[in-house]
Amino acid sequence: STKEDETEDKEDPTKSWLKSTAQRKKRVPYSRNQLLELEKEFRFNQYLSRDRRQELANLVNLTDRQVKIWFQNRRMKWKRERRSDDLSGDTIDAALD
Amino acid sequence: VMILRSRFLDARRKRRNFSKQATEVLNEYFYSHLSNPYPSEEAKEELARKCGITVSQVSNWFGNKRIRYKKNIGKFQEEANLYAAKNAQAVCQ
DNA sequence: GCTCTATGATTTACGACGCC
DNA sequence: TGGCGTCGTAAATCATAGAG
Repeated sequence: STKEDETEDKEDPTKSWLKSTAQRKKRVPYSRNQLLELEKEFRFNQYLSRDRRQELANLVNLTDRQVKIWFQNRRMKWKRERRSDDLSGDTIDAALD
Repeated sequence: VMILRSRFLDARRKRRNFSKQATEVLNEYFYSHLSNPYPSEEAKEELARKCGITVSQVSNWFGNKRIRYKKNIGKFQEEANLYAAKNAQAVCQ
């Protein structure tokens, strides 16, 4: 997937990637309780309806958008985990203890 | 069993710093692509293979390296010069 | 051993692009 | 066209390996 700069690097002294990117909200870690509720819902379903998302956002005091993005990130994490679990020695390692 | 154990033990139980050689390979790529240090998926796979780590670990390494370099270029100047010189020498060969 | 700091991994927040 | 999907990443933060 070709993203932005397609320029084949050729000693570009400007190093455009160093330029400050548009400001975004500072990352704020979610509380234990927020995470508990979000994870609980995620176990129930990985995808949220609009209404359910609104309810959940209300419950954990996050914005609708934050909940949407949390679920997107959480699904990506789930995929990574399934990927590394697949053919690894997790079970062997655990059994050896 | 002990062989298996040690293999899986350091593979995921405890974080280990990458080997000197692996870090060397990653830094060589980083500083020779300083104008655009974003390896393609194929390049990541190649680096992962050469370093004996996963593609995800290569991605993590570049993510960390880019932001830490950007945050304090001065601190990395010596390292940058070292790899720049090494790269120049390789090119002249 | 016992701090600290450097390093690898994980967590929020988006931009870019896709599909319906 | 809008809205939600994935993918890749920025930046902050976490955890602790290891250098002093």
